[in-house]
Amino acid sequence: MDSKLKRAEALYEAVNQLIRVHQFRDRESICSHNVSVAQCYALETLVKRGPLRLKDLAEEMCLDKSTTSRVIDSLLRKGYALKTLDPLDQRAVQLSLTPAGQELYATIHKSLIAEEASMISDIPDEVVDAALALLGKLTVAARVRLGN
Amino acid sequence: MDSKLKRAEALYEAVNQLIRVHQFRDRESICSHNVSVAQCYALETLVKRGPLRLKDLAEEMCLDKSTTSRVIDSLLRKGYALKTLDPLDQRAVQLSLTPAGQELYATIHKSLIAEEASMISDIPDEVVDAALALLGKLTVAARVRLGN
DNA sequence: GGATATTGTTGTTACTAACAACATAAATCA
DNA sequence: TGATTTATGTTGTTAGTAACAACAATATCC
Repeated sequence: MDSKLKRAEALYEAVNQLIRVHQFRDRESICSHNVSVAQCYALETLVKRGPLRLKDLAEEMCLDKSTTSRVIDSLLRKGYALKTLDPLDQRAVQLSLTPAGQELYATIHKSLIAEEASMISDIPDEVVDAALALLGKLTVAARVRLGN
Repeated sequence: MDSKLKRAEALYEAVNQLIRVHQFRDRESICSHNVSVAQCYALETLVKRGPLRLKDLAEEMCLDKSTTSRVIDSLLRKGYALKTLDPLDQRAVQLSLTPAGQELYATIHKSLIAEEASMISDIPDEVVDAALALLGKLTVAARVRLGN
């Protein structure tokens, strides 16, 4: 169908635009808190998925283990993360957050959510809910396409 | 309202997830065509907004002029862009695409759209339309918040 | 005509991120 | 058990993303 292709095109545009403004906003908001976007994403993942090995963290974040290792390094240096050896596997490390790290993430998260809330303050709840459902579907579809 | 905050949080999550898979996908698809994501974005902007000065291109892309200058440089080196002096303003340059650049963008665009189409093939049209409307609203809202 | 503003480039810095090579440890298997 | 293979993390290297500052050249304004 031709209409499907047109919708695909429109959707691609819309997502692209949204990605751009979101990224821009995130950079501003997050970087004002002494961590980079990738570092913040690692904080988030550790908060939500609990203590993780480096390998598992990398997988969660869809990043290479080397990239992940360096992101964690910077969080260690800043005192936001902890690295403890796994007693059962001498190769592995357990990654977790310090209280400072948890607090920092809570602060950043709060400010991001507040901004998001102010953005949707004018939009009816049912419209937001519909969008939510759709974004979820799109994400799943995209993940499937990536074979993940 | 508390429900507004919850929706904001859910929306933030959803957008974040979508951004991640999209970015991942775009990197793969675009980089297999000999240009980077930023370069492809410049191609796109030049295709859609016609010949532009560097300053205007930077504005369209929300990038610094120095970053833009370097992105264009790489497109010039690869033979995808053209830089001509503006006869009315000796400081300025007119940026446009070579036929090769136009062709390349058409190819990349086609493959991205095809992928998007296959992602939404299972989703009813009216649902896609609703999502489109919403993504647009969100983008506008975000732009307004950024003072743009 | 001189001060000021605009346009674009270059220097510098930091972040994002992958791949390859490596060391160490664990697991497998012969 | 000992040798090979696999798994985990780190480090070296490379390339892309992107901003800010300093600068040169040109335009504009007074």
